[in-house]
Amino acid sequence: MARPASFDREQVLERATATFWDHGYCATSISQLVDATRLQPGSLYAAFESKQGLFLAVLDHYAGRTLQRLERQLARATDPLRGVDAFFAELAGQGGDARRRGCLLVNSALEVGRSDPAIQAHVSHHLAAIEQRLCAALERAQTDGLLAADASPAVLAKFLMTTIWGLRVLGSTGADARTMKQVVAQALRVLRD
Amino acid sequence: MARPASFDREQVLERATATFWDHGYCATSISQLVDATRLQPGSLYAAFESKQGLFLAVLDHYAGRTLQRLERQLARATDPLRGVDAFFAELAGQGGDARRRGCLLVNSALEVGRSDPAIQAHVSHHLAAIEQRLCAALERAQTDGLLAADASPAVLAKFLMTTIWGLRVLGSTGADARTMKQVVAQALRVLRD
DNA sequence: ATAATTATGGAACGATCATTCCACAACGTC
DNA sequence: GACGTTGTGGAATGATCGTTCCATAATTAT
Repeated sequence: MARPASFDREQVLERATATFWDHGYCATSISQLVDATRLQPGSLYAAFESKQGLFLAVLDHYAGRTLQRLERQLARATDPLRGVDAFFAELAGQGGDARRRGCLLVNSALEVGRSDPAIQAHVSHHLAAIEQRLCAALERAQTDGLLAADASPAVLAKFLMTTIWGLRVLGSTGADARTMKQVVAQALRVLRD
Repeated sequence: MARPASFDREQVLERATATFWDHGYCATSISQLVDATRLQPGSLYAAFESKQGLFLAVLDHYAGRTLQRLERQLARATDPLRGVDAFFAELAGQGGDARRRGCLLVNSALEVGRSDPAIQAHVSHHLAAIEQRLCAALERAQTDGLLAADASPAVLAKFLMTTIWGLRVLGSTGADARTMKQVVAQALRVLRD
């Protein structure tokens, strides 16, 4: 009944993600997004409504992948605690640019979260999903006797989230993988004794 | 020999700090700074050269206060470990806006650190100073037998910095003081056992 | 007092911002 | 093949950005 869109939404989001991730929300201009996505302003606005709309779509896309990574590590591991270990090892071990860009969710929360309620809401929602998944893994570990009976999975999950955020900042200050692994080792001691 | 400046540099920096801290570097416009500092563009540029120059001065001013807070807690405490405790307690305990704004250094590192070398350099320098002070306290604690002999003060200091950063993010996601104290308690266990 | 020097206030600058608009092209339906 | 609909490319919009400039005010040294 009408002309179909000629671009691949997934690919556009991928490229927009990279651009926002590199420069931050404010410092990314529409013309940069036009260059990166190879869509003209008209098409961009038709598909995503506004710069903010595109950014929200980018956040959702990004968060989906992050949660998948966590799920994969938990599914692969022989027990939940080892799964958490593996997730953190991946976080600490990723190289160069991926490390230095930090986490798009965290960056966005700090840059515009407090002044843009919509962005704030999306970020909070996605971070909460990750925390809940961690908490569930810790509860499972406790049931299996891997975690001290008097420990609080909820508090520990919050602590792990805090560590993740700290690691993201650590990474973007230029720390190398070795340093990050040492820090992870310290943090994860809390789960063990 | 000439007309003296009629504004109080300290007060101008204070007001500019609040503005940048509230909105971030990019999202703060010169006209907002003019309103906040009650200085006209001409005077602002005469005194600080550029928006970036003003921001660098703000970073230095801010970092100085943070380091002073740490020094004060360490000086007041009966031993270095209690000093670190007190510093973290202060971090976790601060209320409302102060908590939700996060740390200006961290915010700036994530927002523009990777694309602005000058800002990056200032932030890194200030963060390193805090880390060094923490490390020195931990070394002192180890000498006094308060810290396990096989612990690494340098690694622990890095871990504490990571925790600080994580706490700043935690705070800006809207966590309350009670939650933050629980997280701090988990983190500081690493120093004890 | 007068001259020399510097801060002040505010207008003005070109550049770039996010967004809108429109003529045209491309496709599905009949 | 013609019609109706929707996406596309790109120019144009008004607003706001960081910065500069200049006439005037204010102060000190002579």
